[in-house]
Amino acid sequence: MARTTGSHSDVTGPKVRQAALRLFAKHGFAAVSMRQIASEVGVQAGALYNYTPDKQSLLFDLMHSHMAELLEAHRDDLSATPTARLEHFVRFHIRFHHDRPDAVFIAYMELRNLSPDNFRQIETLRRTYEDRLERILRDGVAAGEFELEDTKIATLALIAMLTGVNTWFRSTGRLSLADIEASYWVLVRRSVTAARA
Amino acid sequence: MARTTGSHSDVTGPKVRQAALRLFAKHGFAAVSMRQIASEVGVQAGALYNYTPDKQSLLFDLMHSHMAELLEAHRDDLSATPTARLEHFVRFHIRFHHDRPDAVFIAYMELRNLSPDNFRQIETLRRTYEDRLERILRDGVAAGEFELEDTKIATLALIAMLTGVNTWFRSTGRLSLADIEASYWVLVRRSVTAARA
DNA sequence: TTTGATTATGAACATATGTTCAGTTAACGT
DNA sequence: ACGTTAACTGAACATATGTTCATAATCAAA
Repeated sequence: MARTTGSHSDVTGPKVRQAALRLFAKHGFAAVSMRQIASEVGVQAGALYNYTPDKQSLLFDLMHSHMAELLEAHRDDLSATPTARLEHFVRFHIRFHHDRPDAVFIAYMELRNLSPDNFRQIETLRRTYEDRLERILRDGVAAGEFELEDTKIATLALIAMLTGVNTWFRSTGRLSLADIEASYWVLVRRSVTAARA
Repeated sequence: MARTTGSHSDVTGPKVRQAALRLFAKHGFAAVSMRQIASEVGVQAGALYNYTPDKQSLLFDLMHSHMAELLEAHRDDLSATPTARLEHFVRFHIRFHHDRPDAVFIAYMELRNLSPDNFRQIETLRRTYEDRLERILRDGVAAGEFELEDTKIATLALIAMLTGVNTWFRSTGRLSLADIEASYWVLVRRSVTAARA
């Protein structure tokens, strides 16, 4: 038999991406087989090739969509003060990443499984995002609101700190996401501001 | 033939661990085969089983050694001021992790490939290390040197920030490790200190 | 109702996997 | 010189891998 009743491309396609996302995040790209993905979708392995040319492209598509969504979702209000823009960035970053833990995990862990060309594309997108934060920091220094020796270092330090939330935060714990946002914003604001003399 | 000239357990054992460390860090645990490791050592795959009961134990040993070394290398001087102890922690963390990028990478990326029991052991060691930092922060708050609402959050935020150095820092760049240490110490010191009113 | 395009199956392909083990060689103590 | 043992080979095992493809079943339009 072939083609199960009521099963179409419109529903199977997203299902494939969903299953791959979940399984790649849980076990890692290399440890997940096409048969496992197919099984989670409810289909035979061969059918997956109606939706992706190969396993590598499946990974790349997931990472690329994630980064594109990230860049699309973040809007920097250039008319606001650098401090307000930084606060928005901090809260946005924490919220956005919290909402898609699997995609975030994959985007940070599976870079080495990308082909060289695909790797370059993802790196460009990541760099673009980092540049958004650095722009805010530089504007803040220029405006006298921040005091930083090296905005590039501060950028990377802050992003690592913010992304780290995903490795431990679970909504079921004692703290809400709003609590986390507030706590991190305090740490970030202080770190870019000159300490009390 | 068997037993290549001049090859003994004392030299092959460390070689196996070294090769596994390098390859696991570069390609990921699941993507590396025992034959690849053997080939890098200069031996057949079967010979590896003189040095490890199985692939999983090889991974666990590498992670366990790393965490044990970390805990052994870090000494907290309880008689110093919390600020001095924090500075020492920051500089120690950056330096120690910089010196062993492969082990650090594995310890953070391959947790999901550990068996449940092995996972618990590594987690315990990691928690112990985190607790060292939290202790410093709490002592600092008690002494009035730091001002933190939630020392647990601050602990996790700072460790993520410090460990992040490994993802981008290369000694060949424009900055020395001493520069990095200094920059991060500024960011950390400010973040635990009340901002200017 | 017929036709054509979609969407799936299931078997097959060549190759790779972790692990075991009988057999073989080199080094060492006596 | 000899026997023992540690260290390694090389083949084998059962199973898993990504991918292809001829074939079949379903759906939508004519």
